[in-house]
Amino acid sequence: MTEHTEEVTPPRLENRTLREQVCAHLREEILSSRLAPGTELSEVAVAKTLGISRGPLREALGQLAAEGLVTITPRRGAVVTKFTRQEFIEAYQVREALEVLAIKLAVPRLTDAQRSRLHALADAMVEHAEQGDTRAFFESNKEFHRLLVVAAGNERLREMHEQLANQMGRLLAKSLELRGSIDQSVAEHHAILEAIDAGDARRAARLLEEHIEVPYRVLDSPEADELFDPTPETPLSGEDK
Amino acid sequence: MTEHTEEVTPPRLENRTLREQVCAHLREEILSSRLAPGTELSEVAVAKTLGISRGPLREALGQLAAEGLVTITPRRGAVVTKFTRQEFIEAYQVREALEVLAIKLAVPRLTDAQRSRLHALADAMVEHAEQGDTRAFFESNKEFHRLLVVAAGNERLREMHEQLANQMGRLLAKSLELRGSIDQSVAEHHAILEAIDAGDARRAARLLEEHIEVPYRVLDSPEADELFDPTPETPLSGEDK
DNA sequence: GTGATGTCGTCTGTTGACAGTTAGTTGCCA
DNA sequence: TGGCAACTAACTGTCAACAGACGACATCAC
Repeated sequence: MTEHTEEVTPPRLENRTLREQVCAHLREEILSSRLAPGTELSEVAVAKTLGISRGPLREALGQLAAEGLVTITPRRGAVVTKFTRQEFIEAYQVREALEVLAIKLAVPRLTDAQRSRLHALADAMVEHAEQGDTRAFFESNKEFHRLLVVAAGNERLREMHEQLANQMGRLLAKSLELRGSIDQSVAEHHAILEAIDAGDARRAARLLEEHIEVPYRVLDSPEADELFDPTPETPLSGEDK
Repeated sequence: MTEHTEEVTPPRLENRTLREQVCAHLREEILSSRLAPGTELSEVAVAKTLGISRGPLREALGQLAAEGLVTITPRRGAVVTKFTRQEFIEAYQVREALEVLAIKLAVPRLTDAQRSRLHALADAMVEHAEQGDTRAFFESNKEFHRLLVVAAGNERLREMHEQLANQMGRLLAKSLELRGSIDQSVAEHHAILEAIDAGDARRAARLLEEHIEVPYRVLDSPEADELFDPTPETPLSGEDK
């Protein structure tokens, strides 16, 4: 409960270290899809572009690699992470488990303000769905789930969930357009909300579990091909070079 | 478990980057408790000790910070992470959620070899418990849970669980000695195994959930005081400087 | 004597340059 | 003409040095 709404976060006027600034900048670039998955990040090129040295940039790339946003291959450089379908499914499963934990922890702790905000977000999702605004629908949906995680009051859980949501978000943002069953999603959210209002954490968790389920349909759609790595699942022995 | 005997794992003979070597070294030092929580890691001092420059060391520290093993305060340096009780509980809750997911995924996938290994580990736990060898008991217990996570076949899940287990492991290793109810733990493991053998993933998950439960008793014991950060929970409003 | 203020030392943050390796390309030979 | 090999170029990994910031101590004023 350190940050309620929007605190005056600034630690101290632009006293942030260069690594942090660069890290935040690149993170924003990646999450906004201005840097597409697979984009090569040459150290000298990026450093020159940002007008800094390679040192802080390397550290920033290291941190982003730890967050899973970039993939660093020793001696080969860094690229914006490109998931394989398998990796995406794995991340989705973990995210589901974290959200199930979150809703269990959150239900007994929810304040009236948080509960009404959940209702507002669910209503917004309905509206955006009717208007066919997939972008806005996606944002409300994301915020709905994020709020549940925040309400759980587990900072560690929040961080891990944020990382997963970030990594998958930029893919989901596009794949959502391929998804037809938005109406179903809306109904599911309302069902979850009912369980929350009733204070039934177990039922809410079960509904959420069913709600999240990996959207395999999206993964198999041909439009999603370019979003994923060509799955190098070729365990053919005898390829040591 | 990266170095068994002499695996071919190393990309190429000592071709590992300095950052990786230093990172692995420090990680081992921390996990083995040779570097106690709270130990300050001066860049110049550590660099001189290891006979390397500060550059790779800084990157290694950054990675360890991402793994949660060290805590870096800008302009203040790095220290071996010291959890507060609250942070420990939070990590425990997340670990529980991950293991519940793991057992659900693992049960339908378990090979005969894996199942027999689980039985062997459970038997070893019984033996170690009878002999009062808490150290060996702890190792078998850790391996039991780790194997379940590996068997889940979700690499992402395995990594996140490994991080959590590492962070909490060095504390649990000591706190286990304070724990009296080892017998109960043994019984719980066998109950879980029964459900696994029966192929009942849901029941196994429920048993595991009850089994893990945060050992608040340990956290409240006075002997554990030195292991934790003095919990700076001082939400006294009116401290804006 | 207590408080604030200025100075000093040590550490981190950052920079630029050097060295090693990798990948791509060109040339040569079969 | 195809394949192998050496060469070249560009990049990353590493190092040592510079500059700025923070904390501690001493000094000074009240």
